[in-house]
Amino acid sequence: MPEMGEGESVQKNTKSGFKDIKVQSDWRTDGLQRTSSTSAVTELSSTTQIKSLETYESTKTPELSSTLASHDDDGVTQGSSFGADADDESESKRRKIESCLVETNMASRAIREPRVVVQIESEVDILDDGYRWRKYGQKVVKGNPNPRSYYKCTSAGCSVRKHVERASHDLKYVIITYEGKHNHEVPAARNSSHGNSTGSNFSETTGNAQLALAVARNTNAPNPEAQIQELAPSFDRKPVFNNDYLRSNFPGNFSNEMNLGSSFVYPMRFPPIQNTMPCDSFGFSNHQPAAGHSGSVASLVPDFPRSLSPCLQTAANLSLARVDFSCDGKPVGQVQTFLQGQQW
DNA sequence: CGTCTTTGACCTGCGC
DNA sequence: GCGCAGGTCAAAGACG
Repeated sequence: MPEMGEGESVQKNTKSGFKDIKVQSDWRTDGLQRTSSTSAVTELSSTTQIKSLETYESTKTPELSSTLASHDDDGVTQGSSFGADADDESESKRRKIESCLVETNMASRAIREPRVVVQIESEVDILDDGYRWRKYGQKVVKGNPNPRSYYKCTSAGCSVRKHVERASHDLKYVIITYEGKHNHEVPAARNSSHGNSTGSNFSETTGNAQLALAVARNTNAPNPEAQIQELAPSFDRKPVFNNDYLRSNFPGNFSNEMNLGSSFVYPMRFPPIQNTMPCDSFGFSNHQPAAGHSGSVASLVPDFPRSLSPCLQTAANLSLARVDFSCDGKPVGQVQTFLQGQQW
C-alpha cells in the first residue's frame, strides 16, 4: 500500500526544527468499521449525514463533537494506512460506515469508548503521559513492521487503554491511541512504567511527545457531555513549573470549550521558553492543586501530568486535529481548516 | 516481593 | 465455514 503523506487525516506541520504533534480525537461506535479519516471526512462533507451533524452543530451540543469526531482514526492508528486506505475503501462500505456515524453514535453514545489518536514525533516509543500503564500485549499489525503495544491504565477501576506503535510511513513518529477516560487523578507518585520520565532528562522529542500525550488525555470521555464538563475545570488548573518548561510558550488560552470534532487544526508553536510569563497568561486559575502537575506542560491541557513538560524549550508545533481549543488569543500560527467546508 | 515486560495462545469480528 | 487480523489473556521471567 502506498504510504500516504501524513497529511490528511492528521495534519502535519513541517517546520524544520519543530516537532510535530498531532492529536485526533474520536469517539467511535464499538465494532463499527471505520474508514480512514480522510475518506470519512470527505464523505461526510457530501452526505446527508452531514446535515444531521450540522443540525447538532447549530446547537453546539456535545453530541456534535462526538459524532463528528467519529471519523475514524484508524487510518492514523494504523501507521501503514494513515489515511491512504481512503482510496481502497469501497463507496458502499464508506457509506455504510457513514450511515452509522450519526445514528449509531447517538444511540450508543453511552457505551462508546472515546478514542484519541496522537501522532508524535519521538525517538522513543515509551512515553510518559503521567499515568501508569501496564503493558498487556504486543502485536504486529498488518502493514506495519513495527509492533503495536497495548497498555492498560494500572489504576484500580480505570479501564483506559492505549496502544502505541511506530508509524510505518515514518519511523520518527509514534502513534498512540487512547481509549477511554481516566476516572482518577494522575498518580501522585509517578513512577511511570514508561521509564525515562524523570523530567529534565528528557530528550526534546520525548518532551514533545509528552506534551502530545497530555493533550490527548482526557479528551476522551464516555460521554461527550461529561467530557466537556470535565475539561472545563481542567483547563483552569494552575500550572506549577518546576523546570521552567514551556509554560509561557503556549500561544493561547485553552478555554473551556474543547470540542472534539473540531474542523480545524491548530498548529501550536512553542517558542523558546520565557519563564517570566505568569501562569495566568494562559487563563489558568488556582483552583486546582499544583501537585501532580508541577514542572509540566500538563497545565496547558486538561490534566496534564507534571512529568510531561520536558524540553519544550525548543520550539514545537502542535497540531491539534479535531481538538478545538478556543483561545482568547488566536493560535500562534495559522489555523488550518481540517475539514473543508465544515463548521461545527 | 511487588511491579512490569515478554510472548504465545486464545478470542472475536469480519470478509470471502 | 474458514482464514485473517486485531485485540486480549495469562504464565513466566526480569528488574529494582
